[in-house]
Amino acid sequence: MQNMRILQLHCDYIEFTPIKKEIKSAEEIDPQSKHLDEVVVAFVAVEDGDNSEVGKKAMNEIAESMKKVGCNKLLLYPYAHLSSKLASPSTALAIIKEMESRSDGLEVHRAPFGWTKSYKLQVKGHPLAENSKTISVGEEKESTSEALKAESKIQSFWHIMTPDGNMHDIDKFNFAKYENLEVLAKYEAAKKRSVDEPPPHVKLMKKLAIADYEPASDAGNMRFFPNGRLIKSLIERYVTEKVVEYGGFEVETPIMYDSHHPSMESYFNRFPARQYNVNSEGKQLFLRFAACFGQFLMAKDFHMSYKNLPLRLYELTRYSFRREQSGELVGLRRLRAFTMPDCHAMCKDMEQAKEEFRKRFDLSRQVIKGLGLDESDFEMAIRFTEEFYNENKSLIEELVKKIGKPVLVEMWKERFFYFVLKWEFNYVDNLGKASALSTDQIDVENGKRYNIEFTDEMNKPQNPIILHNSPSGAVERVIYVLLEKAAKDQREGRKPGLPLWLAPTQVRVIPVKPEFLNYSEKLVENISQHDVRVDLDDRNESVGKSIRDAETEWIRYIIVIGEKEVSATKLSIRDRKSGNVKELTVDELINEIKEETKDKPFLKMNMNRYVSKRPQIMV
RNA sequence: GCCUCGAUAGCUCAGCCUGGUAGAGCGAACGCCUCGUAAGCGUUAGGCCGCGGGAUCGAAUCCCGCUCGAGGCUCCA
Repeated sequence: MQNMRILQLHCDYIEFTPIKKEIKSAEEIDPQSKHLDEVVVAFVAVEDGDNSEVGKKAMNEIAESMKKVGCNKLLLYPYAHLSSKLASPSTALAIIKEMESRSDGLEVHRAPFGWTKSYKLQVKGHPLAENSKTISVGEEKESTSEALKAESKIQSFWHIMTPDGNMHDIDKFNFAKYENLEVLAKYEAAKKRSVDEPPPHVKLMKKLAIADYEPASDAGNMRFFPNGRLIKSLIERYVTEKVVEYGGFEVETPIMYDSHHPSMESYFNRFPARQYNVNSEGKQLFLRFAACFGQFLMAKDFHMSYKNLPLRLYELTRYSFRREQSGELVGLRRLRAFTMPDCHAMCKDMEQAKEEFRKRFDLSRQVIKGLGLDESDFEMAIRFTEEFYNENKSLIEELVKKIGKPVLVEMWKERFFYFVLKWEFNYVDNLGKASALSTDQIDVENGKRYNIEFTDEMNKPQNPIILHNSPSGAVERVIYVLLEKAAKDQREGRKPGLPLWLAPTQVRVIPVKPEFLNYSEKLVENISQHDVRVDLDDRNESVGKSIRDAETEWIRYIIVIGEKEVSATKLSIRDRKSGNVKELTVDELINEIKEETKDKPFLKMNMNRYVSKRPQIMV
């Protein structure tokens, strides 16, 4: 983004004298001193990329503020030092001259361009006397949706609900056995936090060559190395398989939408997210911040009967974009571009919606469990309107009972969002930060807004109730949770690791000497035939060194091949989980791995099988 | 967006306070060693000390500005 920079000073007087030409292309002038009284001095730096549009805007803003201070005399003073990415002198001079000519009823003077000048000025003491501006065109001031502005006005009531269905005051609830829930409750309700160190997963994501920041992109847009891409792919496949099993139909929709499309405009103002804007051929497009629009627009064009419902549409959005505030982005926890599995179910009425809602609750619990988290790893929050609660107490109590521990409740006096009920599973990390994983909502508004219709039993058109579910939450956030969990293990003296089905390398073979390479290669080939990710440390390093490297990569099984193994059927296998070396045949090892990774997707190794052929990504 | 802190070799960092030849470990290349469950040894290459200004005989070091990053705040439908 280019920005003209202006420092504006309201002065009693200024006096300047051109001394010598600073650049070859300096203006030819008579180096006379000049004195002006009661003047606004605007030091101007024209940046690379600025154009006359910017100049025009700058003059408007200067004139505006001069009106406020009641001054009519302006001195444009070319001042390169305000910027480090200056426009070329000829462009800058042209733009400044243009500004000079656009007098707008002001008395405009200009200091010579390209000269070293000495100057003396006296700035007035009032508050508006000094100000600086950065002028740019193209991007208007931050455009935020109405929803974002209105959000702070919602009135919420916070409680804890125990599995017996009773509501408790947060202040009076005994959190002794529910430390993480307390963190969540304080986090959400009291907004109290105390953290001053980086979350441990940031180091781990780099060390394990999973992901890293990409400075050439925008903040919050990560790059994923082969290991990270593999882990993401596996999680994506797993979640997609589970949703398809449940009855979801996978679709794909565009990642950008026209902000002025009629059905978009109103939704836009109901969804409090900051978005990326893209201007193209006069259209104002924005990047999707959820899969909702795509699926709703699609469903609108379906011809549906009540017999077709519930209809479940599913999309794995790579990516959804939310332009979160820069200070809010952290490692893989909160990103501006993220992969979100998003499943909507159109339901014919509230009865069907509630039934479907239960199914998806179970689906989400199953998915979270499959990803390697158990119920003690997350805290549930459930949110609803007072009216919905009064009419559907049993549904809400049923969900809480299933979780089997107290949950955080937020109740709204009136419906503000498009949904009447929402729950989410929150992970509380090492630093006491809570972030949402799975979630589901009952939406009573968008069926109508998007004009999605089905024909009911009476042959009347109706708008469906729509459920919004992400069974896992953002894929990147799942990785964040797995790494934070591993960091916790490490901190508490256990060996950190990833679930075996997600490990980039599951088995590493280390020959004691190069003479065993041949045998090792055959072994690797054999194991790999059975869909196990196995690699070979063919570097000519000491065994100790190779083992150490494998350990720091969190590789679960290490097989050392030497004299003994070449002539025996059993292998010496170091199992990271127990830390012991055990003797197994190849088949026994493969069976053990198959057993632990059953029902999980498999992908082939995403790096060269030979360790010596790999670039070093992170130390 | 606001506040605080930071930016030195591919990576992690020291040096900065008190200005005077740019440092270490890891990694890489090359050689030696041929090794049994967490680091074998040596040599070499590798730097606009983020960018722009300033004061100074002299700046990685002091001052100002900028950019980018991290954390906190706000925010998280």
